[in-house]
Amino acid sequence: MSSELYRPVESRVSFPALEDRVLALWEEKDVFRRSIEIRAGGPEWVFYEGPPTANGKPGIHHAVARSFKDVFCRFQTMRGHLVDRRAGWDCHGLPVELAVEKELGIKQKSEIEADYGIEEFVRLCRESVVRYVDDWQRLTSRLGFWVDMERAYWTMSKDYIETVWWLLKQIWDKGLLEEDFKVVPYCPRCETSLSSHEQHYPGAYQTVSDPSIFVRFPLRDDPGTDLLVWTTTPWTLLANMAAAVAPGLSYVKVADPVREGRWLVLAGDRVETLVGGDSEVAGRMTGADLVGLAYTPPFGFVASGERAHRALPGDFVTAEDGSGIVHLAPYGEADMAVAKRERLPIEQMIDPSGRVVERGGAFAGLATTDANPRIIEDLEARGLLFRSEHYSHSYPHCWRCNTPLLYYPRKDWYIRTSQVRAQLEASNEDTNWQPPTIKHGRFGDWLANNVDWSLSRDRYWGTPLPVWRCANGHTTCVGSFSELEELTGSDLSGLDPHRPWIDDVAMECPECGAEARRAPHVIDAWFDSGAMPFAQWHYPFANEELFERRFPADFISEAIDQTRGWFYSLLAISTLVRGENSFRNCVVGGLIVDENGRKMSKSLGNVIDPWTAFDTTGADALRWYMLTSGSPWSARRVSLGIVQEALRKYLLTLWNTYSFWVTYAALEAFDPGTVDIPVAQRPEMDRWVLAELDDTVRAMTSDLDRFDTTHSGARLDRFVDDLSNWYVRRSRRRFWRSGEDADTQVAFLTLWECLTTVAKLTAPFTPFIADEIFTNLTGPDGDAPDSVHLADWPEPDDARVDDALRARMALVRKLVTLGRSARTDAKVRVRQPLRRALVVLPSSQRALLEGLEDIVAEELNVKEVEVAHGLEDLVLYIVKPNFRALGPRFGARVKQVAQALGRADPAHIVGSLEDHGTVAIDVDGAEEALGRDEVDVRVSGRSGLSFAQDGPYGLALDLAITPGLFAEGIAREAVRSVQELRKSSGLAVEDRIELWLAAADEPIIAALRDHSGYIEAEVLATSVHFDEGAPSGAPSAQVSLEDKTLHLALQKRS
RNA sequence: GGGCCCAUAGCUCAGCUCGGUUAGAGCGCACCCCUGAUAAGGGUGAGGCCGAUGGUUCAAAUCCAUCUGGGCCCA
Repeated sequence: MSSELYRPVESRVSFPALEDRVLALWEEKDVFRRSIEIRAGGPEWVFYEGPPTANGKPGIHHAVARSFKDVFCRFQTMRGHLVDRRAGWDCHGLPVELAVEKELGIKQKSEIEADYGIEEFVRLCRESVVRYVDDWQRLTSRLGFWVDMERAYWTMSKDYIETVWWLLKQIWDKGLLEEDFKVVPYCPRCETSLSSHEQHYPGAYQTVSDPSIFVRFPLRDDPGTDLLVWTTTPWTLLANMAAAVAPGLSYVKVADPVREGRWLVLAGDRVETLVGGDSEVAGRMTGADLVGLAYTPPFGFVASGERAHRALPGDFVTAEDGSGIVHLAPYGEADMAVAKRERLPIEQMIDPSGRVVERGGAFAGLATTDANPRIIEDLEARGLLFRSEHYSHSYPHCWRCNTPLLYYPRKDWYIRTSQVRAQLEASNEDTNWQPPTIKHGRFGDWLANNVDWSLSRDRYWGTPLPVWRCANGHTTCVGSFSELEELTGSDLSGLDPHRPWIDDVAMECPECGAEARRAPHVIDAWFDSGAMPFAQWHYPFANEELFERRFPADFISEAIDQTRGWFYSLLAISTLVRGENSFRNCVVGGLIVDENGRKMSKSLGNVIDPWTAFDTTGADALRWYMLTSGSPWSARRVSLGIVQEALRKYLLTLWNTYSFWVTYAALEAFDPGTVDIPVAQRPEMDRWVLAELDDTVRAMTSDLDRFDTTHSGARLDRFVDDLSNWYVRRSRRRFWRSGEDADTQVAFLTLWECLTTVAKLTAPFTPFIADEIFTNLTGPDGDAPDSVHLADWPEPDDARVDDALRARMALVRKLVTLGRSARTDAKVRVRQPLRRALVVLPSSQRALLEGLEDIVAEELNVKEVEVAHGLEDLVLYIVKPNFRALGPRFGARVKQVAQALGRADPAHIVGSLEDHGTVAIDVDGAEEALGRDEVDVRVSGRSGLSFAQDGPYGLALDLAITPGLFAEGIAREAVRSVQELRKSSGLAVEDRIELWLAAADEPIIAALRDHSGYIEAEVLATSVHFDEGAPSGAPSAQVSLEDKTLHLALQKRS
């Protein structure tokens, strides 16, 4: 009868299997596409997907980040917005090249061109990207993150690259794209410079031990005297250009404590540390006096000429450490500034792989770190080494290959972002950050200290820098493929714009006609990803109108590590090109740490594979935990156990409630479409749960509008708990009666409304279970959408608001809690009925309880609930000042008021408050009238009574058990035992039985006989046999009742 | 060295915006109860100097300062 209306619901559900079924249905019914399609014409809510770098398998932290993206997109879709979200894949960049290098076993960059050739290498890079994108697609789909992967943008596509060129041309035309000579952080292994954000990538700074040496530089014109020079990079001495001193600092000439008869020049403040305080001083001078003095350099690789190897002024020199005299070589930013100013000779003594060049004599071919000890030995042997030690400091490493970086002089291409800093900061002002502290904290600081964006990379797999240059130094920036065709005069429609093919495209220099070739660089892949608002649409070459409609984004979300990555590149590019930021709201996720609070990383081996979670708890459980526990931006601890807990607590409670409804609705063939009962005509319990439901809808809507999943999730969790553990538990019996019963119909309808609404509310969080529940419950309704994700977000019904009822029910539940507590104290089990419960509560709240006494009575299994009068016999009163109310009124006198209250008779105070609403007390001679709100009344039971209290509420149980009550208790015990036997015998809930009861104890049998009608009805028995032998083989059990034994047996009636 | 974030029960986290004298929830633990939806549920208990110190205030987990520890970012 029933199976046509609803799919049967297994009570032992496997969520992973359920999710797989739902995924298949989404696919089959094309639900994602339709969820967008039905919102066509609605207001757009724009989401930009930050493209993950497809260079490795996604981890659980990626699953988390994607959950946050998904939940708000789904929510806004249900709210009626068109949220057309495209996936994207970040294809270019060093990470991809490194992955390929690793596969090939390449150790040095030079092997790429020598052994494989750029064409083959780039082909492998492309293959690698495609392979990992496949992993990402599987994760994305299994997680239930709805993003259009069929129309994904790929940053390596020809269209995408053309837009990137166009953007660069815009920046070029503003004069902000330039080549410059700079000292850059450089990885000798990857043989490329790093951008400033790469340099400071998480984990890049590590503590290392480096040499710290003091070297003698003999003065040319004062043969017995040496400048004492400090450096922590001995290898840079090979290229020594000069020595810097602080002009305003005082220096001294002291006796060299090691080499007798010689003198050392160093900063006065350093004498004590380096040579000892009692050294003989031969002279004092300022740094300015030293400027211009020539010295003999430690090595002869750099010609001295007119200018080099002299003491020069440097404002960066201090006497805080070192010797107050700093050696200068081209491997430092400050050094280079001096070199440019003083036109010093720059000799490159280190080749691009970080080794000493051929000319380096005995050191040639050594890596910088290997050269250090050899240089120190050499200096020692020549008597130039004054002191050598080691010191530990934090030093940046290549974030990909972990090689210590060099500061290396190079010519590179820069975007002059530092010139538009004010505009970048203005863009940031228009942006809403979640959490808000990011805005003027981490991100704002970064903008305030903005440095030029180092754009070019000496690598292979990336968007090629669209700059052509001729032998005369003229440069041309190309902003589109058609422009390139015009300039070259050839048809390039078949061209792959990547290296190496683009490198072969030459043009006549528009200025001088000489051959111009492309600068060989590719660009920073962060520029690619930051270009996505434009490039995903191939703007401005296509989709102009679409782009305008979808710029800027309403919402983006990534983890905190993107501050200097994607967040910055998005803001910088759109500010440079459009003068505004490309995102309005940004939800910043925290780091994912393991259960010990350690960052998850492959090297620590504590990474959780998201598929482990998918296969054990399912994606819904993972999503629910991540979205609702704690703030998104605080570090989240993740373990499988903790996700399991989320599953039990929330998903199973919801599932059980749903399963309950379907089980009975199927039995009764209940169809919600055929019943329409106005809320006003439903019982209070129903009106209460609907009022709670609407309150939940309101709270969640406003929370999610503010990007808050924590509080909205907590509210939903509480509602589901209320629904299951109060509404359903209290209403269970209503569902068992015949379907003809009007009250049963109401119960089915109310719970159906709650469950379908909860399905909608939970849909953005846990899309799988939501759809399973929704589609089954709305199955009979031909007009309902065939997926919850096509439904509208619920609207609260103002007619159902009933805060008074909510307050009344809260009071009832409090009293029930107290009653249970009292029973526990009295050690009287709940199945034993009791005569009455006496309730104590403030007189102002007595009216609240009216009409709901039956609930309390039934829940506590007492015959009646009375509000107690003449309470002095029952309780002791305790009165306390309500400081919140009294504080503002009395200020500093509040302490005297409190003391006066403490001295007064509590019973008198309560009496006066109850009767008159106020009470007069004597405060240090002055009479003050206190109102009800100003006194906090609590009750406490007198000893010897079964009494429970909480604040002003109390409940006492009448423990006298009459023979009648005893018999009832016995009957209830018997019923429970039979029910257990039915269950353990595998009977269906609707099966009828024949029942046999036997006991040696006469009062027990009598009690059972007295209540045989009740027992029959409860256990669906067609007949009960007392003290008769049951057929052999019938399920049977013996239970202990009041220390006596009850035998029971039953047989299913066919 | 600078900036930001965090610190509340054994564990995971609320509460702090807007101060109120009794700091909550879940899990775990102990004991008990309930069960004709439930791998559930309920009750009771143990378990907190709300990281430390100082300040403001009649009153501080909450506001302010300093410090300690942890994390992240930067130099």
